[in-house]
Amino acid sequence: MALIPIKFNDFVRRKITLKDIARELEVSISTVSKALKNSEEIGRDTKEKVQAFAKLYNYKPNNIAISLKNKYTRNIGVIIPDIVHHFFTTVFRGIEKYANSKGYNTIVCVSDGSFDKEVINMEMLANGSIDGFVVGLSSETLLKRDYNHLREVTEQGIPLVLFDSITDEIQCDKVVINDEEIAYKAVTKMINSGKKNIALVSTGYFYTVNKNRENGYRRALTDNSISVNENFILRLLPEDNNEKINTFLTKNSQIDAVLTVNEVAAIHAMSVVREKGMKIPEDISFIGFTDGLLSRYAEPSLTSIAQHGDQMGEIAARMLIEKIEMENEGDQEEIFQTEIIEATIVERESTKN
Amino acid sequence: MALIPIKFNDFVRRKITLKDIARELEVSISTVSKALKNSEEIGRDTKEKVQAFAKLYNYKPNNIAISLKNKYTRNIGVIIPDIVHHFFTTVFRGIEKYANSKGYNTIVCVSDGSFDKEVINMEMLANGSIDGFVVGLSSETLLKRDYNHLREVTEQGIPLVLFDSITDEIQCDKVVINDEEIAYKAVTKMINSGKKNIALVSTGYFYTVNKNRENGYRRALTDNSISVNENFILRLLPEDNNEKINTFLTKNSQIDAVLTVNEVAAIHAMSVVREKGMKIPEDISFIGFTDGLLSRYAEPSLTSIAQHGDQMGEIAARMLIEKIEMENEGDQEEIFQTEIIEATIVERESTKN
DNA sequence: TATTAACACGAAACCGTTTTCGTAGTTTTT
DNA sequence: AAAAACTACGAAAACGGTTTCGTGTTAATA
Repeated sequence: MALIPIKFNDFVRRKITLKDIARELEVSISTVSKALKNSEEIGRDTKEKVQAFAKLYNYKPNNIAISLKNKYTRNIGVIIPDIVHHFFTTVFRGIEKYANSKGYNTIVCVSDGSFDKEVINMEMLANGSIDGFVVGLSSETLLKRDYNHLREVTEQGIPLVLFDSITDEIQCDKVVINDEEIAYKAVTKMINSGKKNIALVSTGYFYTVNKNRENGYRRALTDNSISVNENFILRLLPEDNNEKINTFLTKNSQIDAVLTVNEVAAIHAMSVVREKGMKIPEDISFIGFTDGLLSRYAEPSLTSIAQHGDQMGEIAARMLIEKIEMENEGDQEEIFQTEIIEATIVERESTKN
Repeated sequence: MALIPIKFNDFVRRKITLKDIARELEVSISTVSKALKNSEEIGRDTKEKVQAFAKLYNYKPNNIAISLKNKYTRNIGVIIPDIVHHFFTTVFRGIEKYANSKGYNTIVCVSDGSFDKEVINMEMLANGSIDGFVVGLSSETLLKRDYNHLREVTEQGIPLVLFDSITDEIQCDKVVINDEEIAYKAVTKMINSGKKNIALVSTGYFYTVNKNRENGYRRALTDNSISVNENFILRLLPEDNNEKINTFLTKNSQIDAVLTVNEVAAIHAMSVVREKGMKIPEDISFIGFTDGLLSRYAEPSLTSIAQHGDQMGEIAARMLIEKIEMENEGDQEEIFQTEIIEATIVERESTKN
């Protein structure tokens, strides 16, 4: 008892360990560990003594040591192409929120659209730092169709959930929205309001979501006996500026409705047609994917397709954590699911019925 | 050599460890460890053998074990109030980018404006998971002025960098923008273009940034011999909707220029005055803090104050990592700095000279 | 009173590394 | 030929926990 607790007096700046407590209280480390866990093995007095001491010195177990011992980290790795992006941030918020509620932390790496960064980041994290991944694939990865890094991860037994733009080549849990269906609905809605010359402004076709959206667009037209005019489909490349939209709309002045796969294109397109003196939505109506701030505050406000990123993130996190926590209990056959989030159309001024 | 490598054949799904290599190659763990580090201690043959084997089986050291041993994690903890928020995401992007380039990963926790979450998250991470913190304080924390969690962290010797809204009560590195000066400049700019009745639309005064901005606003007016009209200052609370802006502008119809501390307020205010038939910027001009998508795509586009979140994040990360990596080398006296980022005014249609 | 069971605790292994130190065996020096 | 110096490696401690198993002491049972 009368030992000199050097470590405690002068320098507070060190976390106290089990060993410290054991030394001060002249018991063994195992006793301290058990006492703090309220183990039945330890006597009342000792437990109280240890617990009081621990509280006094604000003992908190070292996460790293626990991770090493227990083989899990309670960290999940999130790889996304971009963080300054409404949809991805909402997905991330969903992930973080759910994960946090389950006692998990999220380690985020931004791939910045680069395949290499995606690979490097995943490799970094796969070496023990995380218990599982939620990944939004980068455009470059989708373009290259090189999924070996994903395969390696799953082969190591690390659970993986893919969201948004996915690939069939990897067997894992996935969560997507009903892109085709919602695009179909959006186009149908425009048709029902009397529009006939409906354009689609899209981006990289390697994004599976864009492929699906285009399918929905096409199907809606043909289902309504409108033949698809390929000239009415614009595919923007990352290097394109908005100028392309300009010429696209000028060349095809018959267009009376536009579906875009993102907000910015829609906003820009709206400003282009307004300059031409066209009325929105009377002369031309707009629907854009992603229900962000822009849609809400644009003039006129933009009818948009809410992708419910929060929900997507939450579900991705739930699926992942379920897999993580299932891992321990027996090797039942792995079953992978693909959850589909129902997107919804948020009606605003840029369309009317 | 002819041992049966059970672990390797049937079940690939486990990361290989030093011990595994040692067993297979019939050398000691220390030899393997050293060989992989290309230590001079180990003979050529052995090194080659070990390295070849390691490459073959794709050996990667376990991060957790290294962290435990070396007392650093190469993780930095980022605590922010909100992630679906342009400014914070840009700051985060700056942090992540710099950290990543230095081999660090970022663990993000969203406090969601809640003091409790901020505290809990920091406590979670402070137990060995991270080497340092970058924190954007939540509004609740600033309101309560309770900074014990920050104090505890710094007392434990964990480096901390605060950004944006800071407090004087904690001694640590900080990075802010020149809020007062840029607000001064913005208001001055409006005065120079002939405006006399300049309003300020702000939010919680507990945000030090808002305090500074208001000071700049006041100083600019008085320096130009315009007396401050307290009625021209509107302070929005989180629970307020945009309606308040409506009545504010209606009541004070003399207002011919508005500075807002965020985009949304400016955008909304612009739509209000446009409905009244006022011309922007002739009848009333606008400048808003935060140079996000809204400013760029609004009609008319909004002159805005770019806070350079990326730069802020990068500098915060740099300061933090410097502190982290300094920790080891001798206990020189701690010197804390406050870096000031120069905000800039991005001129658009909502103002004119 | 001898036997057994319950209680309260400690020793030690383990997680996967790093790193210090010790030491056979060989080579160089004197 | 003896001493000194390398060379190439292994044993073991350490990081901070968890957990299994063993054991001395006491209390209950026969």
